[in-house]
Amino acid sequence: MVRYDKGDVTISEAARRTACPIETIRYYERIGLVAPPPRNGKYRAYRPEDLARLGFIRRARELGFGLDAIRALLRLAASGSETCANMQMIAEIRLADIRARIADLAAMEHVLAETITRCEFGNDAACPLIEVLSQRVPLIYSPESSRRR
Amino acid sequence: MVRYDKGDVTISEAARRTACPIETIRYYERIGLVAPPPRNGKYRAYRPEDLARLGFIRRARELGFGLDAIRALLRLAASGSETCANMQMIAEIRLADIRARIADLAAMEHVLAETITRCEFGNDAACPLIEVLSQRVPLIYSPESSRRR
DNA sequence: CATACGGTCCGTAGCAACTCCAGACTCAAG
DNA sequence: CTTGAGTCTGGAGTTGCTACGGACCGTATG
Repeated sequence: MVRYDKGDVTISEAARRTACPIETIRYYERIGLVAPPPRNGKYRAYRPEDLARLGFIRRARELGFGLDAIRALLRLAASGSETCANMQMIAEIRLADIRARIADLAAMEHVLAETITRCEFGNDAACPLIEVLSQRVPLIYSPESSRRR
Repeated sequence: MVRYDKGDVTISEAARRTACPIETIRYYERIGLVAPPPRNGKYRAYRPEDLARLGFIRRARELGFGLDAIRALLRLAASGSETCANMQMIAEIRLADIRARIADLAAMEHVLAETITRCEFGNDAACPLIEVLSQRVPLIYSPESSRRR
């Protein structure tokens, strides 16, 4: 195991601290989402600021932001002025997306749960699920559901 | 436009009736999810049973079933015996997945909506979103949330 | 000193489920 | 005969990773 004298850490330690898998960290570097960290010999040596950026990215991913959106957020967070309104816009787009997905999923949940219940109570004729999937009429979605974005 | 005398239809008509995009229909054929339909000369001619299968697939996709699950559902629907219990199992797995995703999304929704609200009411110090994304503590998830499946 | 072991490196390929493109046809209407 | 719309095939691109193979590197142990 390689040792680093300063506060810098190996990639596996960076992965542990930021909860990003090693492969993902290297991936972020490849696509230019994070700058290549300095090297200790041949090995990457992550400084505190590198770890902070990776943590930022991971938390944004947990909120479902796409990598492009994260790029924008990072740029705004670095610019430091007038950022709040801009970040708010990005976050609101994301929030609308989340709500649309929840609505979609809730519609699915409703149909599936109802169908399964009909399965459990006497399946007199055909399997209700086959019926649902075979019928000609399309499934009903809640009106604000966004199937195609 | 090519004309078919029987009940068979062109791919664009099949797309219209099943609400599967043309490219997707050809994709399903490529991966063996649907059998190659007969040809009228060089063009695909979709029979009613082909349309039924495509419609089945599309409705299952709308309920969020993966293509592998759909393959299983189609096999069961075709076998015709003892299917209900098996299909129910597949549907229940899917339902559990939907519920887990809803829980994940609800957690995201909660954090984002709350943060945005803090943005709107006086941003005294820093942008709350930056704060959330920069803080060291990981976001709280509801306990039954399944981050990694 | 040799060597085994674990960590790291790089490049590439694969996943889901499409989606889009180029370039070549085919067919029917005007 | 030309025009235009539809169709064909094969392949590449999308998103966000994840896995793999084979080569190094550094340390601990025999």
